[in-house]
Amino acid sequence: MSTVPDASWLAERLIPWYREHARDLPWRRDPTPYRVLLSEVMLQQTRVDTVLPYFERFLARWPTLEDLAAAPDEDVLAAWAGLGYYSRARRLLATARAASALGGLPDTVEELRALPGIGPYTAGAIASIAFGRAAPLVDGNVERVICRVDRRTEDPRKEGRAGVWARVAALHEASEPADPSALNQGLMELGATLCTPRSPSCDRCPWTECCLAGAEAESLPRKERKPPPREVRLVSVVVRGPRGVLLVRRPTEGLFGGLWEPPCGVVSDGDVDAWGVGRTERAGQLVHVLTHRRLVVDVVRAERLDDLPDSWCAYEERAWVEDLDAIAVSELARRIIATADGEGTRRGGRRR
DNA sequence: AAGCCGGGGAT
DNA sequence: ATCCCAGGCTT
Repeated sequence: MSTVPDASWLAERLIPWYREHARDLPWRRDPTPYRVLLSEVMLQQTRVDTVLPYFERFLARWPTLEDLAAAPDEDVLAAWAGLGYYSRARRLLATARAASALGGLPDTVEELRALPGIGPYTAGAIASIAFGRAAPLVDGNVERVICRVDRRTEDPRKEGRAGVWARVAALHEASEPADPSALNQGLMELGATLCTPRSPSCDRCPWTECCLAGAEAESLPRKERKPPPREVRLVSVVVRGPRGVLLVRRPTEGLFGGLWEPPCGVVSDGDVDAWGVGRTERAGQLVHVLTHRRLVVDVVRAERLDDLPDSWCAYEERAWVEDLDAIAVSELARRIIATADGEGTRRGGRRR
């Protein structure tokens, strides 16, 4: 039975490595509580390169926690458009408002966890990075790094979860001199830049001499395979008028919650011509893949829109929109509109 | 414990 | 095609 690598050795190797190799990221230059909160929420399930422009845009528009707390929901959701997981935008606002009412973000994991929108990861991130507290933190990168260095074979999302958190906590306890921010960010940086899911760069890793995974690194961590997304067939009706395109607002909860889009419904009984839309013309089809669903959308141009089938989403508001950047519009909705405009179905139509 | 929630880059 | 990313909330 082999023992796991020594915690103090790991910490003492990782922290200097991080200080030398840390990428120069905007939220690292001045890690105030607000900047850390903003970056961490944006980075949930989202890559650094995707977040960068959003982070700068948010910070320019709402420079302080209080500014964000005072912002209308609509403005924040519109600024979030394209980042995905839109409930994050509402949670971020809830966090900002609750923290602002307290006079600022608290500096302990317990108090942070009590705020809406702050889970175990984000609480650890703010406590360690913004306040220098020795709080553990586990994200996808840390899971991978820890499972490999210890050769842990349990699923880190299930039975192995507690062990990974305990191991990171042990690293903090063993780290001397302590630098909780560098330790946590070093774990994540290692996972993001060297200890990658495939083709890890073990030759450059500060832990390579003691890593128990060795040549098996690529097979760790062992996670359960997720089922392929379920296919959903939709039809979307794009109506152009003198004041722009007709958009409707989705319910606050659920998929694309609170966002605007051309009326879009699950195909049930076929012909849209039956539903008070005037002359229609099929513009094309696009496929939009999400984590849990594969959306196949038939895009139809129509002359007007008198009413909607009851089977469609319960839309409450309508608006004629000319500037898609001024309102909360998903990438899917942009692609639908682009398809109706004859721009094909390629991605990447967003530019600000 | 399991399901839900976007979008995109890397391989 | 497949994986998975600086996760949290609801049921």
